[in-house]
Amino acid sequence: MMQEKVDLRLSLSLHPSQNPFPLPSSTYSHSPFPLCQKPQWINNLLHSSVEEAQPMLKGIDVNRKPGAESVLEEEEGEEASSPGSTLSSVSGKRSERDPFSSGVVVHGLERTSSRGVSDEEDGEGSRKKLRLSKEQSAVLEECFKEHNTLSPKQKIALAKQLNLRPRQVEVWFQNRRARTKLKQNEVDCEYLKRWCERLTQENRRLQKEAAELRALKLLSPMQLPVNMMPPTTLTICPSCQRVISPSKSSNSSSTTATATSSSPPANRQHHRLFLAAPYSNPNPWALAPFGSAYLNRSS
DNA sequence: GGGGATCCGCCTATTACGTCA
DNA sequence: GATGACGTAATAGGCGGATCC
Repeated sequence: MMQEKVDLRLSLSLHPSQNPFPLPSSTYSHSPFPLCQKPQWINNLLHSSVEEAQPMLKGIDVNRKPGAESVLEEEEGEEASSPGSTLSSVSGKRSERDPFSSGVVVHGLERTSSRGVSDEEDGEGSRKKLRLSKEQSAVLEECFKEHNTLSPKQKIALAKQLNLRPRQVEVWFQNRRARTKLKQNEVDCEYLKRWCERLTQENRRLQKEAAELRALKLLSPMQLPVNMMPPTTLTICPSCQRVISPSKSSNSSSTTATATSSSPPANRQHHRLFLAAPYSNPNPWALAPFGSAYLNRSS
């Protein structure tokens, strides 16, 4: 296994108000970590310009050779370049318009690889991959808690602070969002599974109840006990999961609902409310929280 | 105002690398 | 030392919105 794994805090949850199957933890939302308290320096970073960003992690393993700062400066210029600049004017795919991300040589300009090691050292076309230090990962996580997207200024400031390239910060956030979404999908999947199980159980129960009612129907109405007269229409109360009779439960307080003769008055009141606003949307999908948690990109 | 070109950021799928058992 | 599994940095391609002309 890996050494000490950084806790990515990927625990996710569904909307508590709509979730009939409460799951542990509730940390994911548009801001994935709304409950976490952010340190002051995160605020400083997130609200700072490039100039204001303070180098706070001087001892960080930067996976870079000395002198990489010059590359960073160059990148900052690139990131801040106007749309009309030479580089940004290159149209087409990202690989064409942002050739530096892959360390290739375009237009006579050469970039270093992501580790800050030149391509000459790495060999032609190789794709070396850096391993972010724990400190770098922690800082990125803290920023991700605050915003799961970064403005260009924030990205540059963060890159400068971590001694990374802005593109690396951008990629980290993209991958982090992807991991979060993947985790959310797993949670949603589990939710659907449980809901399906519940519906299956409910279906069985209703079929059994219908069979019982059909058996009762075979008897003459005169033979039925008063509290077992078949209702004109059957409705299932979503709260108590019983069959109720609208005509009886809503008209007379002295007449009890077919299947709730033992219900306390409070329940009858509940049934009246329910009948006034029937369970118009039995489709669980309409109530499920799927997608909304991560589809909003402008958190 | 409409439409094409371009830029930009993001998403998704995939690749490739580093680490560990 | 070789190998497979796993995590993840990085790449590639596509899409939609914003802006410009």
